[in-house]
Amino acid sequence: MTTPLPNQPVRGSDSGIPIMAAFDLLGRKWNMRILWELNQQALNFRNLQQRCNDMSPSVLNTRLKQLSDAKLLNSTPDGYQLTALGKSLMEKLNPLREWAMEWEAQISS
Amino acid sequence: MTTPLPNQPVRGSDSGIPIMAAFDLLGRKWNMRILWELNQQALNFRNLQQRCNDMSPSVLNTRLKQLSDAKLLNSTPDGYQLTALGKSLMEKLNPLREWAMEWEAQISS
DNA sequence: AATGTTGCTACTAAATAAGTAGCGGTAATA
DNA sequence: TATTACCGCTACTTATTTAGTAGCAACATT
Repeated sequence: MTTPLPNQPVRGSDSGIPIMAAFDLLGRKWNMRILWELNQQALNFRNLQQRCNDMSPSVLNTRLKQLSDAKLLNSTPDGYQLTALGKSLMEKLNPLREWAMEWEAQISS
Repeated sequence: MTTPLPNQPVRGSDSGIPIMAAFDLLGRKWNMRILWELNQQALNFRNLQQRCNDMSPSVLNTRLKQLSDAKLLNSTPDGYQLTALGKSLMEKLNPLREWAMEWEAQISS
């Protein structure tokens, strides 16, 4: 699997539009969850795995590589942690979190 | 496949956190693209398929069902179109689009 | 020297997506 | 009427992605 990056054609689109690449990357199973967990605190491989419902190490490993390629996280002596870019992404997602709650309200009614 | 909805466990997470469900749904291949295209204009099945790089009808069909279940779009005599909820989602994604452009700049440098 | 923890690889199995053919319906056209 | 064309799809096979399990090699601790 190639890592979805914003300057190249993307799964589900050859438009190369950056947000499409973002959604391709973020939508890949576990990627959001990993960023979410690392936004709380740096974690080493096995702790991160535990927090992510004991996801399989093979998948975790490929995800970590993709997210590193995308410069959203990196590996440090303290464990994996978000880059500035990764942190800024998590901030931008706040409006989406609000939307999701509204969505929940409408779905369950 | 079950449709990811915000009030139930989610692919990649059993937290039930709405935003996780949102990302699970939106991240599924083609879903973002479909919403994107329908945000521009209502389209019938075959036109939508064409716009989405001639994606396979089987996948398109399952996507349309999921997105309908999620109340983000519905089928009308004029073709498929976004619900108010779907439109509001697209608006909330604007900050993310900006982020993605910044991301692109950093990746390609 | 034995035991435990680390990050990870190698492998198989299951789930999801892609791709292709074409059906049964409606509608306009000859 | 019969032909042609478009419509939303379904049925099917193949390819790609994700899940799951076992365990290795490196380092630390006891």
